[in-house]
Amino acid sequence: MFHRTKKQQGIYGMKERLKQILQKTVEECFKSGTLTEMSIPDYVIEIPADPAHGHFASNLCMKMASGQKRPPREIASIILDNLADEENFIEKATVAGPGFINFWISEKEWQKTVAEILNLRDSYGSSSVGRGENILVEFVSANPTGPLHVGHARGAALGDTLCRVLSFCGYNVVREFYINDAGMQIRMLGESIYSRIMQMSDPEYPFPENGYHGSYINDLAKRLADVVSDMPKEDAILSCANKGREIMLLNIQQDLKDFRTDFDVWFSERDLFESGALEATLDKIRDTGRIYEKDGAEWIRTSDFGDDKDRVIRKADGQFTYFASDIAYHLNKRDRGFQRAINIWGADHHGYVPRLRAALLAHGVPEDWLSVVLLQLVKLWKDGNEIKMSKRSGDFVTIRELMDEVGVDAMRFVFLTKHHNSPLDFDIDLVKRQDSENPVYYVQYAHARMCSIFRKAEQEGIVLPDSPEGFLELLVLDEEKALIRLLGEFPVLVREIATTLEPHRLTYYLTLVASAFHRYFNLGNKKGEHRIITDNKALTHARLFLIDAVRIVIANGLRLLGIDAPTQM
RNA sequence: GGGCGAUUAGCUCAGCUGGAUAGAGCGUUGGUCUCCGGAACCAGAGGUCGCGCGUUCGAAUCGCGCAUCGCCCA
Repeated sequence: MFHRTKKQQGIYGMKERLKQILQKTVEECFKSGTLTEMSIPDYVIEIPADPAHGHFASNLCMKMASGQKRPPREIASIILDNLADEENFIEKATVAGPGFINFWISEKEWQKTVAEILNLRDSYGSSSVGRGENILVEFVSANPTGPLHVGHARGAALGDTLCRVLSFCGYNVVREFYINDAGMQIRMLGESIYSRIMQMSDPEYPFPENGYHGSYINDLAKRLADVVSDMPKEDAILSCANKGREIMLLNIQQDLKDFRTDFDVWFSERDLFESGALEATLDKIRDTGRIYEKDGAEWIRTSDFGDDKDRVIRKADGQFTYFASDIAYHLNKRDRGFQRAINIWGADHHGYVPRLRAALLAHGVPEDWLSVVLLQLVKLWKDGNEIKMSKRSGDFVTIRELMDEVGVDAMRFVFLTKHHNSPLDFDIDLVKRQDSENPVYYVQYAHARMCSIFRKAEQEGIVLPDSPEGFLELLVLDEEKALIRLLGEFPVLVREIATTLEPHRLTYYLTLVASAFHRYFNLGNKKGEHRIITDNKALTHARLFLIDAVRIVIANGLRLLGIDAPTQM
């Protein structure tokens, strides 16, 4: 269910409109000969850091300068003299600095933004830019050989939020977890469990060299001891592997569910083997002549497509490599009709990206079909010390322990405060603290505080009119205007996140909105007349409308992050 | 040895397709409460954006080289 694209949608609509006006103005200047005809270069309309530079600024004239062979400021004043703004959308425009044009938009337009938010409510910020395009987002994709840890949690938070944002933007998103359940790790899981079972009666029984040492293996051993007690060794190991895998997968699924991360498809690597899909894919590749034998192994010529060398897909012992199943898996994604695929991988896998792209390219899959988001490591800190983690040694902190200890809201928020390419220090003590040092509470508190104001208004018998019409022009304080400007940015931000795949900008933005609100609210602590609820009825209405809009934007943002927006704390 | 990524305030990090005086949180110094929720707010101090060269009207942002760190591969 997609929302219809609304023409306005905050600043997005304003920028579009400014572009149209500039476009038209320049074309008219070409016609009249006041400017030399040329193709209009790429330029931007941005929000200046300094409010004194207007609501928007454009570098158009600087970009045109070399083509026009005239100084930017001169071009700017020509454009301003001919500005094609019949509807008085622009209130004021000036030439500034080296040749910027600064624009001020009429306050009425900004007030429309608030009315728009109040009208659209939950769907403010949504769009149909995705046009229902099918996108497959694959994330977490852990081996079912143990519980999820912090690294997975970061991937889950990022992937889930990205999916929410993409859906909000009108893409048809499928969320997929690739289960790495073929090959040696599962075998090793079985051997580890079996060994622990044997150790119950014989403490000297050897533990496999590369086995999993985590205490969860002991738990699995206790659960499976009876099941395999009468089996010969090899059968028992296979059984432990299978049952262990099933139990761990259920465990992973429950953890993710509790982390508010849902998946549509659980794609099993084993199915890829057992269904014959892997062989079929390889046959297809063989037909293209891009596979050759060397040293008893089968190689694929990825070096013809940008990889730095060819890769083995089947080893001399007949075993397929991970790369082989990766190729088959991604071609399978393609065959399922997805117009784009996004993978969220740990940064330690970055080496696989070029070869996978090369293999896909060899099958005519264009490079931009697949986007890979590489996620840097999470370092855990507690009591001022780093907790080193290793899955083999069983020495790691699980997502479950963290959820119990610090809560899902705080985890999700903190994971999305940093760029995915930046290593993240996760300080358990800090995230646990329910005070100002914890950024998620700062934003949630703003929401709860606004809800509290509405409760107060209700107690005082204030009833908001159905429409904000006629009230919003009373919002004249700088703090009120700053808030409105910020709220208008939300739809643009959501679109940009969908394009850049950088959801961390959302937490940053929400912190800004919360900060602007708290600042505004605190005005009332100094001066009674600046309070939201005052003796002035019309002004009170205007401010409550504004606060409602702020509340909507924060709630929408938190929802995209999968974080609660509490009405009280 | 080759490749990828990183380097911004004391610490942890933002910085939106190159834009005007580089920001936030924590820490630090000093302030705000007859209060709609102090889980809040305001002000100050703190910077050679690792170093150098280049590209142009303009570089934290783009290119090349160097240094340091992390990861992958051999």
